[in-house]
Amino acid sequence: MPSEKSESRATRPYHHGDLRSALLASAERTLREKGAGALSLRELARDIGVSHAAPGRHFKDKQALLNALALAGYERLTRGLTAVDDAALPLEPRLIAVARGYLGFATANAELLELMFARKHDPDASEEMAAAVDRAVGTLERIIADAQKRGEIIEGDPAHLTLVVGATLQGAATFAANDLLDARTTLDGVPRLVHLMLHGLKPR
Amino acid sequence: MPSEKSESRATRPYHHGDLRSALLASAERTLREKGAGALSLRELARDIGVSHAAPGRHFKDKQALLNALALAGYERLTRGLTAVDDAALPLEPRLIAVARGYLGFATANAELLELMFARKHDPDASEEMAAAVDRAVGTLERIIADAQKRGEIIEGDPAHLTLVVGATLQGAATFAANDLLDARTTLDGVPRLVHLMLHGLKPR
DNA sequence: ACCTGAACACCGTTCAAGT
DNA sequence: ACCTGAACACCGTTCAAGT
Repeated sequence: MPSEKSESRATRPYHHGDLRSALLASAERTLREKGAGALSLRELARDIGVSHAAPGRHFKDKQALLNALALAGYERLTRGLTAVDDAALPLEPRLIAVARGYLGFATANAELLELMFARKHDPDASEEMAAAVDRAVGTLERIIADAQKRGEIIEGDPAHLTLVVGATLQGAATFAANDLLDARTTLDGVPRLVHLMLHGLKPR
Repeated sequence: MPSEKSESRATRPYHHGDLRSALLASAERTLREKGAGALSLRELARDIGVSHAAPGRHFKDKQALLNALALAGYERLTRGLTAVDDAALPLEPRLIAVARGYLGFATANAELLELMFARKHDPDASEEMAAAVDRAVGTLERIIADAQKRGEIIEGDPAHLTLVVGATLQGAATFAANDLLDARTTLDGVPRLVHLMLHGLKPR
């Protein structure tokens, strides 16, 4: 029976290799399984098999670890959105695709999303973070700008329109992540949601 | 010079009177001033002048305190929304008023709002909580239903339309509470936001 | 009924010291 | 460079005992 916890053979044990990555990976697993509140540096260190002070070499703070987690989340989200975005599509299906992408991410990473949005301007990592947010929002803004160029949506500051569309998606994501909506209902509702954003609530 | 901390005269000192209310009041102040992360039962007890074990008599858990705080938040929000809602108004100004109400609450109580939405189905207080959420959402649903009766907005499940409108407001609130938008910009943008929800992004 | 004091099992963070 | 061990100042929660 091979050891489950130590695996101190062959691939070189943990504690030499790359503690930073190991911490992030373990933290993300804990986040997903037991929630943000249950995340402790000491327990992370225990699971990995290093001393409780070791994480301090790689993250000055618990907050620094959380920031790194959130940052990685934004990067994964942005990659997912750009992968799913197809500029050749007409506006409505194009929006449906990225909305589905975002809401899929939100339901599959509820705890992480909370972390990503639980940031109060930390003067430290807030620069990187703001850039990461901008990249994610950029996907949406490009779609809006493209559609405006083609006359598919009304004129006006694209940043403002992006904010409105983004807010709607963010709100739906919050509802879904907090079980006000279940994942299926949320994803199934995306086409109607997008249609309403485009056509409004007033009768045509 | 009167004592600032003890005021153990006249109105009866803290520790006899109503510790539960005192804890909630102090907790809300801490929440507003230093954030949810900085909230400690022991510090609360210290500030009020009771032993660190005393809070345990009134809240079985730290989470129970947070739940009570969130519940009070929903009640205040609902009162604020119903106070600001005027059924005699036409749809658009009526929606603008309650949207302003909600976003005003969100910017003025950012930390509390996070608490109110940071709930993962706690089988305990989740019943009361769900009811409180329903009351808040009810304000919006009534507006939607009224407007449908008057033919001011399209037909369809009012619960679904409410969800869409609610999501947009919730997303905007999240942006505002996390300084992606400042309070002024948010409130000033409400009429445009509502107009977009009603008329959609497509050119008319 | 309500509160206290002590105790238990945890935390995050720091810092000398080890390799 | 990276990690350890001990130490410090905190936590939340429980429980006998006090009033």
